Amino acid sequence: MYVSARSDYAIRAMLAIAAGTRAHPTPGGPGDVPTTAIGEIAGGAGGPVKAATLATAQEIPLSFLHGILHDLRRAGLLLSYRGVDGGYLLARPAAQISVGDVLRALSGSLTTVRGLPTEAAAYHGVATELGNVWLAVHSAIEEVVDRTSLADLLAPHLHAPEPGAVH
Amino acid sequence: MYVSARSDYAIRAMLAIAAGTRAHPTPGGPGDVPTTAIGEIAGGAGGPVKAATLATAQEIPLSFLHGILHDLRRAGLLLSYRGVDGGYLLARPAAQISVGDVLRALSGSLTTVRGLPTEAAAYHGVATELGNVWLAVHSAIEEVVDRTSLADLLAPHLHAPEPGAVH
DNA sequence: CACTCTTCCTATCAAACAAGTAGGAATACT
DNA sequence: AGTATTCCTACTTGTTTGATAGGAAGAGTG
Repeated sequence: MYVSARSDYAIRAMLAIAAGTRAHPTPGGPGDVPTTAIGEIAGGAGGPVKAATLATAQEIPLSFLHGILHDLRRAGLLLSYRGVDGGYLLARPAAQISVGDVLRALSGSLTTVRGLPTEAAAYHGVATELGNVWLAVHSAIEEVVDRTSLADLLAPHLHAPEPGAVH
Repeated sequence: MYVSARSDYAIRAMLAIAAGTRAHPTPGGPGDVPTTAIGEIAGGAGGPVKAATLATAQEIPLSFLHGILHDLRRAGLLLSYRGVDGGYLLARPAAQISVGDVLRALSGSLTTVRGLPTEAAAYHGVATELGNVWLAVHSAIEEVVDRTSLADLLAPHLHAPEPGAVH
């Protein structure tokens, strides 16, 4: 089982964006950051986060990050804005985006076997039951990544995750 | 999450070897030798299974299978014999070899993130808790593949697996 | 022992994909 | 107009996957 660099980078980038937008929680508070109409449209309190900021903060190759952010935007998880104060913003609140959502946004399917989704693999002969093993693995992974949201990872001490997930 | 072709082929090859050692065709059947089916009927004691037989039975590229069998032999899961009646044999009974054993024999670690084992990945900043997610995924996968043996997959109807494993 | 046959083993090479790089568009704000 | 940013496209590198060829080791036979 192999988690690609793309997937790892994608989640770290989403976490950094979520933390950046959360860094200014009070809409009318001490905000020297230029609050534009863009930020209000997105429903968040902070401003957009630039790709270069994400790259340096999480040590992700900038050029490689571009392609990842493109996929996340096309999947509807991110909003992008160009211009001098542009950047990326979460399309939904961090509590409503799970780790599984991010993983599925990249490769389409959460788990793949030889490039195909686990439910599409066809086995015959003595390996007939092997497909069920991959399906069981798929369900086990899904159980973990779908109940963990980006907000959970940013504030893990406030509410402990369910028993068995992260010990 | 991605299962490589190497891992998939390895388990299918191990299953074919396990089935072949259990069901060797009776030597008294001239002209009636099926070329496709292998180990379909349980019965007498079998002998080593040839690499070419595995390749055709499970549609695995023969040359690629060579490298996989080499790794399995070096990991101590297979015994190899040369000569006219040579082939491969399980080093232990099929009930004592789990799917996880086969997976670990190939890549060393069961789950990897960006090529590194999940426990070796270091995160900082807002992604600090991400490492625990990968560890939880690792445990969930381990739970499934370590309790499923090759014998379970060959005779799944005789004894149902634990609830939640393979359904 | 010499010979031969079958099979495992190894080394080399080509195609496909992921990872990372580079340069130029198009867009939005000042 | 000018600048800063996202966005798009092509390129290089390394790994995985797959194909081909040629030995090296065991088992039987004359």
